[in-house]
Amino acid sequence: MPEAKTKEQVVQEFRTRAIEAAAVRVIAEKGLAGATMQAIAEEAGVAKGTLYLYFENRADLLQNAAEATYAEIMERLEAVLAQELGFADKIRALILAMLEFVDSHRDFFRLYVAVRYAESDIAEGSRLERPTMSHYRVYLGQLTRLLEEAIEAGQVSSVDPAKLAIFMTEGINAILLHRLEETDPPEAEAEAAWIADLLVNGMAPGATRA
Amino acid sequence: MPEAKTKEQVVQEFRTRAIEAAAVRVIAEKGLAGATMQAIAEEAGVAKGTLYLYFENRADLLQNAAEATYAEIMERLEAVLAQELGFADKIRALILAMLEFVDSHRDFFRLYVAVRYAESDIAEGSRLERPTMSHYRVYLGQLTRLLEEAIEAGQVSSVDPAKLAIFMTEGINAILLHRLEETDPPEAEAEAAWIADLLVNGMAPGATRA
DNA sequence: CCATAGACTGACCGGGCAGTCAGGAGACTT
DNA sequence: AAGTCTCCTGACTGCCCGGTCAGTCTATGG
Repeated sequence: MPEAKTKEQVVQEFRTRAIEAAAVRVIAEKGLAGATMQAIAEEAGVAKGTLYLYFENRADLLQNAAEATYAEIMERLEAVLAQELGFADKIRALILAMLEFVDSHRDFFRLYVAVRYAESDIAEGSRLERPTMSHYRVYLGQLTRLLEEAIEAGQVSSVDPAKLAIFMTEGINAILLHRLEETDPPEAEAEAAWIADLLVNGMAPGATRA
Repeated sequence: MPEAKTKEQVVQEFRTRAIEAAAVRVIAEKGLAGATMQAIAEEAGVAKGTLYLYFENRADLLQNAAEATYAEIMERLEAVLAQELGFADKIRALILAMLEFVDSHRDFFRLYVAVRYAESDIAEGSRLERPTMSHYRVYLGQLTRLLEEAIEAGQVSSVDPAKLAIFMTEGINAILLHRLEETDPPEAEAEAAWIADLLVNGMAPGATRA
């Protein structure tokens, strides 16, 4: 018979997730620096010492919490990438997915930002190497592949697809951040549309291609 | 006669700059978190207490150091914006200026990054409001105006120029960061060319317009 | 050559935080 | 009911760092 999870494992799992969730909430509210072990423990309704039963240390906790958040966005993007869609539509769908995620997880998103741009606060990664980059890397890799295929198919002019992927992703990211601060941002669809159009057809006005 | 600078003022000025420069070097090497007052003092070859003769506190010191660095890039970009150039050429020139700055100030650039994305470590700015943003804001404003004019002149299809400016700037920024990690990055001109082309004409291959 | 100013020093202080650990409070076994 | 095992607690420790200030050093000018 397949390994059944023992009750202990289930509880363990549950507590772990609860603490991670608490950490995410605290970061969303107070920022990374404000997310002390004490604060996280209080938010989770346990004693500080308890955190150390579930995580090695602060870095480990934050690392895992971030990973969990990050994974959520990335899974969504990967799902979009897997859809059967034309190139331009896929680009638009990707952007839309990001926008919708941000809209529905505004607070949540602060963690994403905090962690992405965090100093070696979390894990003394070597120069600019962030822990949560793994998901990002995977996503970038897949986007790169999409672009590569499009280049081969003659739908995209030949430039380094990896750089193109970075450019796209970060430009969009900036818009997401901007959107977080807008009092009433435009419809996600409309926003996705102009960004996608910009990327595919450029700024120059012209007969919109298929 | 015009106010002549007293010897004291000159010395004061000199020391202040020297300390700021030391701070920049320390940040470049150890990151923002590693830039303790002790470390900066050692780098500057003075005692920790001396720092407080020239700056209010750590935040003030870092703030000023960052401002100095930041101003340098921004002045350069503003100079390019002021040049008499066609729209597309101006875009390319802007990108080129950024690339060249990064290439010639690699270490320096880490400060720029560290400060831009720093938590409220420097100055408890309200949510996402960074101190050094002032220069950035000015630049963005000017770029926005350039885009607005281009839209009016029919050279750019009508989208929110402010958002377009953000998208451009941050996308380019990402490429700059990526470039910092490349072992041997392509020629700045070539890189500027593809980015500009992407922005103006989009990814889709087509008859390159004027 | 002394006196005074003020630039500079660095030992020290206080606060804050990550991480520890001795002990308490239940739950399960015998 | 007693033993013991597991989970949890929070007071405590040690460390680090920003900021201070009494004291030293240097230079100027009388």
